[in-house]
Amino acid sequence: MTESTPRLLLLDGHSLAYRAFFALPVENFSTATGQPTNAVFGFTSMLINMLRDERPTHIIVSFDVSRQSFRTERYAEYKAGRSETPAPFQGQVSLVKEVLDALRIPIVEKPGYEADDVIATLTKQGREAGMEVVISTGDRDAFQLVEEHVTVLYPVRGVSEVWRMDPAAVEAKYFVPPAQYRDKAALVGETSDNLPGVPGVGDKTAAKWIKEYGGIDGVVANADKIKGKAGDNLRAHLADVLRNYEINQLVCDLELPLRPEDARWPGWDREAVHQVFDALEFRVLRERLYQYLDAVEPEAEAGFELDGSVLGGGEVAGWLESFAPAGAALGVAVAGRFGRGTGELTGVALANAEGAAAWFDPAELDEGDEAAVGAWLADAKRAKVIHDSKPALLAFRARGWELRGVTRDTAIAAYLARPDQRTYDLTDLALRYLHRELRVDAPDNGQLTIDGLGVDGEAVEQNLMLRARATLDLAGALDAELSGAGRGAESPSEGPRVGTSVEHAARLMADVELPLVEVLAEMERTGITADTDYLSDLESTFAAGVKEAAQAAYAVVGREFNLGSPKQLQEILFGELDLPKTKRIKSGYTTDADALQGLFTQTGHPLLAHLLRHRDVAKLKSTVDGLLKSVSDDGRIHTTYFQTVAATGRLSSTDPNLQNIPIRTEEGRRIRRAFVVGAGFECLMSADYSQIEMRIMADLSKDEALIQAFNSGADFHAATASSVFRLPIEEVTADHRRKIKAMNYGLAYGLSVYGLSQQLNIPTDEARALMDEYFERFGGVRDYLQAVVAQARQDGYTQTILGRRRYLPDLISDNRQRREMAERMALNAPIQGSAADIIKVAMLHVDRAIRAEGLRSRMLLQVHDELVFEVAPGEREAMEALVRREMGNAHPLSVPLEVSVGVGHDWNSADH
DNA sequence: TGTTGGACGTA
DNA sequence: CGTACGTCCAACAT
Repeated sequence: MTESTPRLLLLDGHSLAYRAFFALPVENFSTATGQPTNAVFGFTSMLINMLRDERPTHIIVSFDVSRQSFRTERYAEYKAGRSETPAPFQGQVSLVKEVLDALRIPIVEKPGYEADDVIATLTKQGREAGMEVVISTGDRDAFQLVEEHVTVLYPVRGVSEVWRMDPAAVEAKYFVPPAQYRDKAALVGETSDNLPGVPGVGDKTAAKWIKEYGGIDGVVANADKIKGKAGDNLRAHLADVLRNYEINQLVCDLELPLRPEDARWPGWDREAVHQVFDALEFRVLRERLYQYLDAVEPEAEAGFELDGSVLGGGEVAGWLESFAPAGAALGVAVAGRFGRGTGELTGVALANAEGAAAWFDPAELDEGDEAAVGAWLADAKRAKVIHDSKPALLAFRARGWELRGVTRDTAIAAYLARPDQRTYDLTDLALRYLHRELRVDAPDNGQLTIDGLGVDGEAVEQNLMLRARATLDLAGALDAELSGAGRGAESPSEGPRVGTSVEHAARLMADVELPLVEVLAEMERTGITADTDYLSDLESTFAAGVKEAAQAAYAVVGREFNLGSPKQLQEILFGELDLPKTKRIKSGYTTDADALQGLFTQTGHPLLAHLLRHRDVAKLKSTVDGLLKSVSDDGRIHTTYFQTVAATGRLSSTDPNLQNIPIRTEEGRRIRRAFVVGAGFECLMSADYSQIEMRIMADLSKDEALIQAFNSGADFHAATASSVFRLPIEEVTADHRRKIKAMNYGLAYGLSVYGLSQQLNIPTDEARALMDEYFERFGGVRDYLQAVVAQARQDGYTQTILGRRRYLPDLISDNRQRREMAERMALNAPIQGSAADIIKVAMLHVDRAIRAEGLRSRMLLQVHDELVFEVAPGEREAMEALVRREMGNAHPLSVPLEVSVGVGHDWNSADH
């Protein structure tokens, strides 16, 4: 069979819709008017997957006309015992038919027969017409139709997974070839059809008999020869077997109104699809449909055409003159080593839209080049497009060049379009958005080989020029993606696609993320002073603590072992010492701190205290070790911030991570004392938002009681506790406050009753009562949280106050665990993400204000809701006022954004 | 030498 | 059976 062989897709509409009905929870799938849509949704989803994966040229869907068929006439018990069709399923079959109509997929039915008989007939006709046949049905009888060019897709586990049953798969699963599937089924029986088989005979026994006697006739004829209990049972049920064999045969010679050849799929009726999907409120599916079916799919074999030159000293200025005219953006790519607030360049490549490209080594420029490159880079009016601009910016800066006029960062653009991906590799993005491979097409002059290797073997140089060129093209594609071009509502002929139409994204890019690159670069370049002597002392102290705890643990056990090995620990705790089992994990039973603490409370075993102590102090030691290793020659620690990692919009910090420096325990806080004010500065200043996430929750939910709690001026957790427990605030105890604090924090994470009970160490009944009472008082919060998930399920994404989106396709997963996980993400993303939006805006405003006021103080760190500054002499008051003002006004909410500020010689004292 | 899982630090 | 991260280490795979 070749590419051009017609492919016939045959579906059992009723059976697939019924599967979908049970796979998807009906409460999540209904329209505003209350019409359940889970079956039609699941069916459509499966259909789209099959259109995508099977690429059929011809399609027919068959339905049962009624429950009555020639089989029920012959055997009244056939399919008896099936419960009544559930009410929410009724009516959905006609909706499925409407969807099929809009997709211009024909339906064939035959009174007195089942859908599978129609499919069997069409399969035979399709094969006779030389077609490849793909069948999808939830009825296993169809396996008898499988042969070399006939495959059955059998749905398993919901609506997203199918078994692809070809002859080998049938044989592997049932031990008989498809032609003998009927024989096997007759012997084994089919519970779902109410066709009992021979008791005690399963697939293996049946296959053995069939193999031995050649088929059902042989088995029946030789029934006397079969020994044992199974043989007795066979002889006792021969009539059933013969009846099953008769009934499970599919009829393949029906007279039908449509022949496979006449069912060529003309593509869907776009207007009709819009109407039907609108009525069904299928936004996500419509986008998927367009993405998979409408997307032009060149799967491009093409690479890039490039006229690249490797420039030597003295040639760069001229190239810029010729190929970088004012007003035209160039793609820029850099190679070198980056990190810790600086970078070393080994190569720079530039490319323009016409395909001209250049590579140069910044170390080999003459004076003229040096000036020309510096001027071009620093000119904000000469646009540059870069993939991941911060390292480039820092490396240029280290080389003495300012980089201005970065109008696009394609890594950030791709992140805004789809914020939860592992990487934003340029090669992958070029393939996805440009349908091009990151390689050079050999030009006519034969200067390049297909490897992109230049005549002098200049692979590295060619590759970098290629990246510059690809970046430039990618920027265009992502612009379209982010500016909302081709939205369904505005231009019905186009239709939305997944990841498109983020009108806020363009502003988020221009007003927040791109300007933030420069602020972050400056923070990284500045770094924060570390007191290395102090760190070394701390290291020794913690090392001694580790040793002490280890010795104590060894003494209890009676020998040495690896305390850091969860495996050895498990053996000792649950094997040798036979302590009670903890929560199961993949590798046995957990030994995490919570569990060890629980065991200690239960048993008081002294080893547990030593283990916990060892864990604590070993973690602290490793943090200190890491910090010591990352102090640069200037005595400062320069972390690297990632702007495209956290799916919610937060920053992340690495090498070292300065966003997880201990604070909760007194011992941990000692590490914060190692971060000190640098020479020539007066103090460190820490400014953090108090309860920013709860304030956002109050704003988004508009819950009057919550807003009131913030406006009361009292301690927030105490104020909410006073509401929940219906006590005057003076009578709220520490325990009341603790419980409600846990509740307050847990809300935005999708905390469950069980989770709350675990955290507070209280029975689930009490946790449930607590939650109920909380929502009784803060009903707006409950309504908001429910609405946010429902909206996300409708739209396929969540959104922050600045329009940052997060796509959550799993909200409609048929897998409960995945779905519920996505629901918690949907709860959390707008809140965590809006907080991230706000502090990003605050950072930009603070930075701008510092310049505007001509201050020398500088921003050093960001820890999600906290900013750390180094304050220049005499600027403390001005800085405090500035920071309070800019952070507090970063974004208007219906409650005040409160900022608390502290100063001190080190980060710990500034934090108070 | 690279990857995975457990554990644990922060917001 | 609570979201978002990064790092360390042991264990396992290659």
